[in-house]
Amino acid sequence: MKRTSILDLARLLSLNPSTISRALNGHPDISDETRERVRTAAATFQYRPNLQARYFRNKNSGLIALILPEMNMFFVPGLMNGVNEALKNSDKSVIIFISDNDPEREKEIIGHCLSWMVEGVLISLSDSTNTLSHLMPLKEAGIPVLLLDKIIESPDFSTLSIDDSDAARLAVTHLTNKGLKAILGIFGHENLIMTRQRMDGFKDALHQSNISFSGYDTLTLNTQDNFEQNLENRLRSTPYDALFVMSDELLMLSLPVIQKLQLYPASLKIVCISDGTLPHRIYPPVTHILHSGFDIGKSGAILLLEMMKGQTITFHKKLSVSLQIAEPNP
Amino acid sequence: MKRTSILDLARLLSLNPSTISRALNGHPDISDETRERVRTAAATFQYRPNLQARYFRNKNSGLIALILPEMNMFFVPGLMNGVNEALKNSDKSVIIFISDNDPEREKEIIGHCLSWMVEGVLISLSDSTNTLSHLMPLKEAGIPVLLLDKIIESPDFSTLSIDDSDAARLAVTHLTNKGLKAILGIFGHENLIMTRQRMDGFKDALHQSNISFSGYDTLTLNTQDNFEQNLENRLRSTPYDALFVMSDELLMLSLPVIQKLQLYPASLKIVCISDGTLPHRIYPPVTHILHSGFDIGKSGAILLLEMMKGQTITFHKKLSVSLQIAEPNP
DNA sequence: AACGTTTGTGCAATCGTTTGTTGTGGATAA
DNA sequence: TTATCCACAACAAACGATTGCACAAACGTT
Repeated sequence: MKRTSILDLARLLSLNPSTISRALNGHPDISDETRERVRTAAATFQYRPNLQARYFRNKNSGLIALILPEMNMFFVPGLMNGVNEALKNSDKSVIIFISDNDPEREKEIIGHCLSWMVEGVLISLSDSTNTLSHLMPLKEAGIPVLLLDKIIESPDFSTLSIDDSDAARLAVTHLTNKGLKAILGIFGHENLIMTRQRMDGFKDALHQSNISFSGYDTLTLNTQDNFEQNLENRLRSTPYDALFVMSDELLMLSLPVIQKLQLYPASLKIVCISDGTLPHRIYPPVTHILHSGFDIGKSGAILLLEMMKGQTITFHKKLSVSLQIAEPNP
Repeated sequence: MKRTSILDLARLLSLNPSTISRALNGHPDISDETRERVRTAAATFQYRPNLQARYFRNKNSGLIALILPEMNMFFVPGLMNGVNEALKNSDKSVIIFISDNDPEREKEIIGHCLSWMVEGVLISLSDSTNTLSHLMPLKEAGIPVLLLDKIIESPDFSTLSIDDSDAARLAVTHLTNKGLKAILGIFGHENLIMTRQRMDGFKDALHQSNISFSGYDTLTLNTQDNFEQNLENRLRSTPYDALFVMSDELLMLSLPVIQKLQLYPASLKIVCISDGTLPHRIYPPVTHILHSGFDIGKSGAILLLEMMKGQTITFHKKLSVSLQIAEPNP
């Protein structure tokens, strides 16, 4: 029942374990004949390297940690696909942790990463994390860290994200350019930096068009209690021209209300920031700023692999965003 | 820059490494005084156990492999949340693999699991996998395997899923009970066992109600080419009363067509098999058979932990499904 | 006072793999 | 012939943590 080890093969072939190891790893010191003997023996006895032993000896782990605040339907699956795509031809495996948006848990997870000697960390911060101090042990251990999407900029850690305020500005400007003025902005939790930045872009775009911004023109999801009801009340009481929706999740939440009131597309335009899936599942398709989890995941993993090779300096990279217009030209 | 090891602590406190190890692990042989000395030293020097070394020595890994055919928006995120929920108070970590629906890749992944000495495997099969022979090495190595959702029943491996044909039958019967007769069934890839079983349930329900089943009353997604157009043509040419949709993905794909033709809810009823998210984001909500990724993930992980403890016999467990009625009573 | 028991710690081996160094026989060059 | 070099393989140590066993000191028992 015991699995065959290098030692077993060595005994079998009357060779030294070191020779087996080198033969299997294609070391040039080994003669072609021996290498073949070893390879066939390994194959017939179904030898499998013990990665625990190997990585232990080599002081690494072949693991990349992916730390996420939560699972959701849109961004995260795309992100994971992207990471998977970038890593599938490497010899790295992904060990996944979900912080459940709990900074304490996030800190614990960092500890696990250290104990596991992960070779790199991709992390999207939990909503209420407002400092990067808990990541310092990783830096001290020389483990590359790349913050993805939900980030805090700091001189200590590299980040990859989109320009959130720019994305929002672009989206809202598309509405104001069409002469729409009564615009309701729908946003997520206010403690999220991403929310504040997108709100900045929103306000900025309104300001550019000399549209006065009042607190009444936004709806935030701070209290989970009754978003749908709130939205319905708001839409019933105010004749909005258009909706700016900050994320796919919020668009998803808004959908039944919009359908119920039958506002879209006739009397209510919509733009959102999205990975593009949901907008195309609405008829007619919804104009959106493309924010692809796949792209961030793939680019992020590739960047991380780079960081794992050389000594990279800290960077803050913004993936460029683009407006995906889905309406016929006016 | 070298991290502190048990040996370092031993030197520091003039103790033997074994004593440090025992103190840290709460072994009763160690005096309270020594234990405290060791603990404070470990804390001040930020000692972190080297899991590679520990697991290597203990011949295990603390890892549970989660093998998925693909990432999607509905089932998989829920599944992962469930797994995470069940595992968060254990000391196991999740190492994730995506087979991209490629049986060859699936086989490779099994090899990785063996090399990693994972302690258990949760696997949802790739669509075109039609045998379990590639899992045998796991069984031979004594590694518990639990097939989730996309399964093949066999005496060799345990499974956890729902009764697919039953779920479909339940859903469709709900339609026929209301006197609806012209029912279009929308299905996924035909080579999936799950599809065939749900189709069986579909046909069965029609047969029970003496509704003749013809090939024209189903639409399958075998060719990715133009599902939406096909669906639109079908709905335009035939006055269907109702739609049975096999999965959330398919409902999502069908959505723009249904909206475009403005059939729902007035002239077209819908039932589907779903995790419940999407049906509640449609107005009015869609009646569905609840098929929760979260439940399967959580139950699956709990079952796997059990299997990892004792010697469990092979089982085929079906999570019970229930009809979630979303319409007002007639 | 001699012995047994308990309590707390040290010793040493072990897990499987890798790698720097050393050794050996044969071929080549001087 | 003898010195030199090369190709190949063996030797041995190392990674960090765990654990069966040995052992010493302190105590209680007759």
